[in-house]
Amino acid sequence: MTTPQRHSWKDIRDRIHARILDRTYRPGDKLPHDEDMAQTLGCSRSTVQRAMQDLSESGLVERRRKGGTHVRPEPVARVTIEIPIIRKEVEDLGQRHGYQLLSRAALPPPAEIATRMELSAHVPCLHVRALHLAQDRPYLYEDRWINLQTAAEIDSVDLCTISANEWLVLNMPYTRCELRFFALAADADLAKALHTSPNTALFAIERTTWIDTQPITTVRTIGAPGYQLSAST
Amino acid sequence: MTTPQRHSWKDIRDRIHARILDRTYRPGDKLPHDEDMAQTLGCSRSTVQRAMQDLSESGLVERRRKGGTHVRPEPVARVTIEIPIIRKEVEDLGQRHGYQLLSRAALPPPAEIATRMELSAHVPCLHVRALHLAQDRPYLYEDRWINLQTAAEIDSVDLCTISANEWLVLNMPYTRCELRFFALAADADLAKALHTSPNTALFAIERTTWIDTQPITTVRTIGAPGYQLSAST
DNA sequence: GAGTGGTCTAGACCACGTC
DNA sequence: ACGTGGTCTAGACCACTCT
Repeated sequence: MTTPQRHSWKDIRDRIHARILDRTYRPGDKLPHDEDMAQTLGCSRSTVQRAMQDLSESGLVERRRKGGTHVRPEPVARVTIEIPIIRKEVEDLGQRHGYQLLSRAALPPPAEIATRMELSAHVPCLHVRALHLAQDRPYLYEDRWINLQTAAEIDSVDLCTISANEWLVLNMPYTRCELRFFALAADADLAKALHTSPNTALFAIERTTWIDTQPITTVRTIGAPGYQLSAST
Repeated sequence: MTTPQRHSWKDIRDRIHARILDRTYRPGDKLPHDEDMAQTLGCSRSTVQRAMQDLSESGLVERRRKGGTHVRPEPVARVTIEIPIIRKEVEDLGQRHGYQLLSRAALPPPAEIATRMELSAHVPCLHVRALHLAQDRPYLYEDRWINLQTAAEIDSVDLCTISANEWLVLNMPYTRCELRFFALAADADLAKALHTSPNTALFAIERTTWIDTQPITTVRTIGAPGYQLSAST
């Protein structure tokens, strides 16, 4: 039994949303300005503002000073994806998380990695490969490069005990993050690690993080067959 | 030359963020309540509230009435992905968009599709397969089911002229959307359509939309080799 | 019960961008 | 230049939820 809350900003938002759905305001149309809206709907301007903020964030409406508020002519779907630490992702599925360190080596980054991190190729890095398990079965393969100038402390961490993923998330907060999602075919190594056959289609996520302008780490995670990412609005 | 704006909510947010980064407030710690924070930082409580709203939305902090504000002990990465209409996606890459209708048939939905749409299997649907092109080369394959009870009008639309994607986005606003991202191997048909070889690893997105509780459409889009999705914070 | 965040109001001023 | 949205303030009350 949720009370409708006749004049809350959510109610105001929904009433404006409804007018867009029912074509009172059509794609491209200009909406009344906030003050008029407030008077029409019987609330204060701040409430309209809060409602509009939400509509604007969800991509339904576009606001510009002096230009006014318009219904977006070509709506975009905006979805927020949450990427938790991998142990938690597995445990939230009700499964037992396991972890194996496959390799660990201090190396200069190859050109591709340096480019991805926007980093000079002469900076010392740590290269780590690891496998995450769910119920003792391969779940996610992780190929990571860590900038030792930014995250020097990790050099003395025992990465057999705690995954680089988890250590970094807890100890290296970031201010910028870039993501790419794509598909790739398993090569021999990957197939062996994930207990599948070469050439299997796999889902990959590449994530690079910075603190201010300093690169911290770049990682490519590759899910075992069947792995998928979900989101909803 | 941007003025720092010493007491704007963004400034307040950044100052709190900085305290989290520099470990004044550590993961799991409780932050002072808003009123104290406001007094300490020399602004009004509403400004702190606005700053906290932002920190909370971006997953850095967790707020609960009576419980107070805590630094999230296991931070999640939150990223917003924008999915525009496909024509626009191609045009924004500076390429020419093309489109081919491959098939169109009114059919009852197979069980898998009915489940995905949370729909009874006896509702009439329209099944549409199409190919989007960029610079005359295959870009994205689209396999779509449309609920004819909800979107009856589309039955009389010429889908050779306008893509179902575009017509639906412009004419059928939705209130709920679910997405799945995963990888799959090309079968013979798909390989032919996308001018690639069978078994190639491809990136797929499944999207289902509803208006209130009524399903509108479910679509699986499959990108040509090399297709990827990007996002950043 | 009481502490904390969530929201609403009214009014003022500011910043941006279109006209 | 000026119209519009963006923000700040101060104060009040409400709604959760922990104890």
